[in-house]
Amino acid sequence: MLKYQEIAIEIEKYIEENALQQGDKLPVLETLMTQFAVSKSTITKSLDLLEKKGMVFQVRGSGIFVRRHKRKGYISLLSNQGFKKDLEDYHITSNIIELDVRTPTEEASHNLNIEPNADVYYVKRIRYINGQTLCVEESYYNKAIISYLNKEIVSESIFDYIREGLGLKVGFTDSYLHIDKLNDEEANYLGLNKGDPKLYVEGIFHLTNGQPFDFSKVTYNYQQSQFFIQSNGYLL
Amino acid sequence: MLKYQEIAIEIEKYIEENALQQGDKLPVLETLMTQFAVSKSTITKSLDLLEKKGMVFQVRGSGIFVRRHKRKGYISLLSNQGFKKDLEDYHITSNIIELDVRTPTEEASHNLNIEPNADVYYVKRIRYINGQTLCVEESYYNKAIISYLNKEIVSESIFDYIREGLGLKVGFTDSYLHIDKLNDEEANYLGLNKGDPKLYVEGIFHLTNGQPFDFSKVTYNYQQSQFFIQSNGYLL
DNA sequence: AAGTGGTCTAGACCACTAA
DNA sequence: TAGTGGTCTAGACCACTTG
Repeated sequence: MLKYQEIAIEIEKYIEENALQQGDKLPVLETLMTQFAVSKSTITKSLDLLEKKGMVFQVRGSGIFVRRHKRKGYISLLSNQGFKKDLEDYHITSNIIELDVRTPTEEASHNLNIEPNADVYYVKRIRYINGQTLCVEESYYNKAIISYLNKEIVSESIFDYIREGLGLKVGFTDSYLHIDKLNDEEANYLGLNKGDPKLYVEGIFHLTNGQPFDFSKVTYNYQQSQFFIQSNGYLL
Repeated sequence: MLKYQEIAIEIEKYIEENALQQGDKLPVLETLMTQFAVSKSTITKSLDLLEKKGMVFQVRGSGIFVRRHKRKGYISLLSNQGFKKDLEDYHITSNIIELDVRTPTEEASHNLNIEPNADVYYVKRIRYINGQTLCVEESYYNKAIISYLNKEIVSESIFDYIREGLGLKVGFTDSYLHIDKLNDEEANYLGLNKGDPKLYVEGIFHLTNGQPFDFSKVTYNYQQSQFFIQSNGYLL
């Protein structure tokens, strides 16, 4: 583990353990430098990391302050932000509708950047959060990268398997969202009515080396769709 | 302008002018260092900035590569990401319903962190994108910070005025999103039907020093709600 | 004016990738 | 094993905030 990551975790712990609130001041850089016995750049890098995660904000000439949002029940839209604990409060299960190897649709081959006759794992599943329908998900995994999947893996977290089982490093994601009305089939899967709102998300997931390995199309139950975003700019 | 920002802009230009595509390789660090005549840390900082903006990804041991999404017509959900040009393609206008000074609702005073009897500017407006309804927006501005607003300012970009007219520095934002059905009033404002989908966003906007200055409640027309997010983790 | 965070450098050394 | 990006240091100097 790198120094600046360890220090970031330490500071995160410090904030949690002392139940610091939005606006509370952290020790000054000088103090942190001597306390952790590292150079200024390293502390700065730790703090930049925490700032990126939305946990602190730094004010030049003034200090380093805690940033915490107050509302419960909202899921961070960017998983690299906020406390991981947020997600541990939820119990997610899956019901697998389909799982097989096939050739991709034109759309999928385009987004995965593979030949139309290449092999992909196709997974269709309904996901539940605390027993309620969360979403219907259709995914295409590039079989050249994700060499093996089975029902057991697909019932659990596929991404945990990709990281730990296959030893691959997940990098960045491009997601496209829009809001629309449910069609018959989707309403049926989610236990809602045709014409009800839906959040539809297409995601292209890449390894750290830039290779796309997963193209997913997900329709969310609007009743479960409470998200929050901490940004350093502003929406729209 | 800081060196690392200038260099980031130069590299951005370079990508645009050469029409580089996803996966194209940039010059190696060594080259960039000598080309811009700066130290390694400075180049690294520029590249980190571009990575945060979703324009490049760096692979240790391999190189620095361009990251670009392909789809048009999607608005970046995080304004600090992507090309600014994306937003210039849209023409946004406003129709002001209400504008006055009043005391905040309990909700607004809580989110703005001010006394219930403090003054706020209340603004309610409908916003149009290329002539179609985009959203209905209700905003509360802390008058102690945003000392003056008028119809003219409110018809244009309020944030441009805050930055340029008032000389304030906008910092971070906490946004809470959910999806629901339009009620009668909202449907009326947006020219849609009751029960149609809506994207509802509450935003708390802070200055760089952490002071909240704006609490906004915005209901978006679902037909205009096409967003994309570039993240370095993954959604849900 | 004193305190505090931010930028930038030059260079040593480390970790990963690809041929 | 050569090439390439990432971490870390020590210290100089700069920019902003606060009393």
